Amino acid sequence: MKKTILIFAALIVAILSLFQLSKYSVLTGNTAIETVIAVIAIVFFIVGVIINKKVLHQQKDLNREIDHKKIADLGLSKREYQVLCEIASGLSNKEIADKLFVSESTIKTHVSNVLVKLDAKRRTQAIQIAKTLQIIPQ
Amino acid sequence: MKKTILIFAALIVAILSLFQLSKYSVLTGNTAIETVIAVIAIVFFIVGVIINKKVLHQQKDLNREIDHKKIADLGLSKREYQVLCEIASGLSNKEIADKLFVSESTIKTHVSNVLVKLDAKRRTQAIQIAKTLQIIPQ
DNA sequence: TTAGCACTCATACTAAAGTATGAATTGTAT
DNA sequence: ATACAATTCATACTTTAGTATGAGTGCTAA
Repeated sequence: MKKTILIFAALIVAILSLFQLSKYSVLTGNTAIETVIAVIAIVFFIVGVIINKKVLHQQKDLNREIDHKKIADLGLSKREYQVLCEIASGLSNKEIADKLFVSESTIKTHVSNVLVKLDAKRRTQAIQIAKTLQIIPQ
Repeated sequence: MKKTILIFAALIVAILSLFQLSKYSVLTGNTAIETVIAVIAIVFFIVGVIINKKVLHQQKDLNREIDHKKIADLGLSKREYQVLCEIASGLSNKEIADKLFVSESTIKTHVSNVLVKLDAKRRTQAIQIAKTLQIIPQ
């Protein structure tokens, strides 16, 4: 929030300077008015694009951001959440075990716990529920 | 595509008119240069926002649209695609069978075919691949 | 320090998923 | 008309997933 205010302040100062500069340049006859207008136009075009991108990006992030609070509320441990993510990427229990350097039986324990905590009957349902709860990337 | 070209053409004409108008206004002393610059700035700012929004919106649509051509390319039949979608929603073979009013063995056949056509080893991997190929909703 | 939690692993089991094969039916395009 | 693809179903099988239970280890907060 402070960052936003600072950026806007800097922007306003820059624009005012540009105005003064353009006025001076034109009055002293150093620069053609077309050039000044072109520069102003380009600058404001770019500013428009950037601001718009920032706003849309924030909205996008909100839609895609992982809800860490919900992960905690569900009581998912760090390891269980890791396993959930690997399930969602399509790995088998054995593959997850090899990736995390533990035994398959350990993964089975984690998977069972994840299913209980997400109230899912199957790993595919767990994926669906986790996406709905926005605790894994879409 | 034709629409885009028309819009851009109109935009260029409008901008050129604005330039001429501003030049004329300033030369005849009817308008202060600050006003002209302000108008130019506002117009280009708005144009920047609009163009940016359009581009991002198209990208968004592309990300969410289902690629029906790819479904056909993969050789997925209508029924196989239906089954794939139900898998992605987290249903078991039995549940899919009940939903589509066929036997579980029929669903197993479809699932096997889907796995071969998507080059997946498991249904969870099929979900992941289908999402990557954008043939099922995210 | 000890109670509790997270993590690990094993065994033994049941349930579900997936493969392979063969076959019947139906609509459709040549 | 017939060849073809899609859909359906069954049986028999292997593999993977998931459950239940018990237990050992290490870390941490009361």
